[in-house]
Amino acid sequence: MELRQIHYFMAVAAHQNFTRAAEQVHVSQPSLSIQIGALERELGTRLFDRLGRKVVLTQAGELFRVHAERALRELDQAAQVVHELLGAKRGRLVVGTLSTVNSYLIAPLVSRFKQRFPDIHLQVHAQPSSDIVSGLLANRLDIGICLLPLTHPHMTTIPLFEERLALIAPASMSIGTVRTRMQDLARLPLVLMPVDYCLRKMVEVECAKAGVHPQVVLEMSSPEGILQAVAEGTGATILPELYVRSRLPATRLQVIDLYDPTPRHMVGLAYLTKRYRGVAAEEFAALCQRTMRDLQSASSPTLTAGYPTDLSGRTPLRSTPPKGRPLLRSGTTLKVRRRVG
Amino acid sequence: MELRQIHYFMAVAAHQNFTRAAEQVHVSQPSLSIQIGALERELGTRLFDRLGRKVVLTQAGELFRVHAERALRELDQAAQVVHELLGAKRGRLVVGTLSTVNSYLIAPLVSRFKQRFPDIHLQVHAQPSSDIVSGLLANRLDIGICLLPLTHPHMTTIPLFEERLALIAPASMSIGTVRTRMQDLARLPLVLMPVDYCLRKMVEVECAKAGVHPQVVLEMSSPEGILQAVAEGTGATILPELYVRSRLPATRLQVIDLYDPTPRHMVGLAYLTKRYRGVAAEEFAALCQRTMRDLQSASSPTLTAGYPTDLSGRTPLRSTPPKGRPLLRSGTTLKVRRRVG
DNA sequence: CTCAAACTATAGCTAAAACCTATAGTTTTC
DNA sequence: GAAAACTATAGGTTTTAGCTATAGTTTGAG
Repeated sequence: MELRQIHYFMAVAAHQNFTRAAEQVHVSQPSLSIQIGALERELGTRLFDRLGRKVVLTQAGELFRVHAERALRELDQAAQVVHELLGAKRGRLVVGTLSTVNSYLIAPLVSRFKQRFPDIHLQVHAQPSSDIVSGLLANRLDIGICLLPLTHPHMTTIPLFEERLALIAPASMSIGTVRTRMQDLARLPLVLMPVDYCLRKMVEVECAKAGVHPQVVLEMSSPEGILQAVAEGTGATILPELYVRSRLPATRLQVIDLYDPTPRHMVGLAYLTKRYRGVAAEEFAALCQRTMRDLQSASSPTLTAGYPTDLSGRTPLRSTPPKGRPLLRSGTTLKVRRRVG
Repeated sequence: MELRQIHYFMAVAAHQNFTRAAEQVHVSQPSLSIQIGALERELGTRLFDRLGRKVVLTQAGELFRVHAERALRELDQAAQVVHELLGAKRGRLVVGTLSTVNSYLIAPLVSRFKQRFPDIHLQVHAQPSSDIVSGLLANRLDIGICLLPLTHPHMTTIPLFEERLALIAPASMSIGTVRTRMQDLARLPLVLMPVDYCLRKMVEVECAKAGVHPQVVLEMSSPEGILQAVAEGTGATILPELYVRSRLPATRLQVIDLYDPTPRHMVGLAYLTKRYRGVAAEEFAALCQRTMRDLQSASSPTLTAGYPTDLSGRTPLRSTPPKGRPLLRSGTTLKVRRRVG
């Protein structure tokens, strides 16, 4: 059984005439007659009675048609759902993002994305950078917003923006200045993230550069919790400045710049290089970059898309139909192939 | 889109491995790879991610698979219902039969047929011979039991048995003998069927042969009604002897043989020569002939079946797979074609 | 770290399938 | 009775789908 035979069969059933059915599916009448005959031989029964000029379905033909029609409808729907996915008219996008990035970046980003693609089901998971990497590798995530660099051979990364870390102290703590040297941290009780967090590692690295061993009095994994602990006077902390400034109206904290050296890191996008990215992921990445630009008035590199193979490329139009096998018309999965003379 | 591509796709989705999928559908791995690629190009998206040795469905692939699976199931069911029809495991048979034949022939016939083919939906319509012919021509009837000969070029007929007509008189009517000449009918009041009925025409013809003009005092279309009228003394009638004898225990009537000449006619099967007859119709016809044999202990000619084209013929088995294109395995509509050396 | 195994994609060739036009054969309509 | 309408067959051409060989990449074992 071939799909072309099903299409020819449905056309004959509709027209009750081989010649007109052949015209509809764009083949010659003998070609269609041969294919109907082949289908009948394969099934072992006549599907049509040829009574003079009348062509009518046999009982077998009537039974066959019900299922054949349903099958073709399923295949049409299969093509359609794929088409809608391509046009971002359906689908799901799973994004992993840093907890610190989650609050001030994601909200405006999600809002803009949903305005443009209301039919895409967006899931955003706030998690540590290392979990983002493993989530991408395990195909749980489509795209990630995490700390760079990522030295993983199967990942492609796109830098978005540089993020500075700042010292965050309770309002009651007397620092005496809006800028302080990294060396001055030696005397401060600090509330930091756990050791396996990238942010914590980064802080350790910057402190080591300044010859300082941070005095950690409390470890918490949640940035929200860290800020609450600092507000209550448990100690100070070092967190991304942008993250904290987005929360200042709700807390009574001091933001103190650090220097000598100034701790900073790159935040960017990451995805599996060889994994096919749908339209939703590509558009999300593009929107990320534009949103960064808007938030910082700074340009970002354009994300390069896709596989080497151009899946949407079209064969060139031909001026006359070839003598050989024509393709079936699109839309009904039966189409005419034309080629340049 | 081709059915083979759908089958290959489902195999890859199941195995998550091109090589093993190719083995299942009995083609080489490069052949399958090419077909999957062609399907992906036609749809304009990847259906699988090839991640090192892992092959996983993309989101498009997952959506496509749901509908593809349903489509294949519908096509399997299409083939199956046709197969069941061929094995008389399903279907409908519409039989037209003479009213007079209906009572004594149909009941044992239907009983035997239903015993052998319980799944066939049998419809029996008692109607005049001329309606049977037009019903066959209009595809309302599959087969008919009617009076022969039928001089219609598109009909094939099979004689079943010869039926004699007899004079049926009320018990109160003094005939004086168990046999009477056709000429003696001249003086009898007769209850006959309407003029357009074949039986009536036949009676007119036989009377004309004997030079008798029948004195019709009542016309009724129902043989039951005719017998009731005769029983009440309205007159005598001429009906098939077998029909009346099957009813004698319930009526007080005389059956008188007619001779000089003896009126008789042939009852047989009729069907459209060029219309495909399913298994049910063929078996019904064969059963008719065997039932006639049993009722009369007389042999009948065997019904010759079908079209010149042998639709159920099988291609001979081959000893080794050919180098060319293998067929897909049956049962999954994927099969291997083997041919003799 | 290297090599072999496991895997998919491409190249080139061959066989089979599906197409075409021409036309034979039958039926129907004027 | 003839022409038109229709399907089926014949023979040739074009296209497709198969094959084997192998290129290229990734993974796992030693």
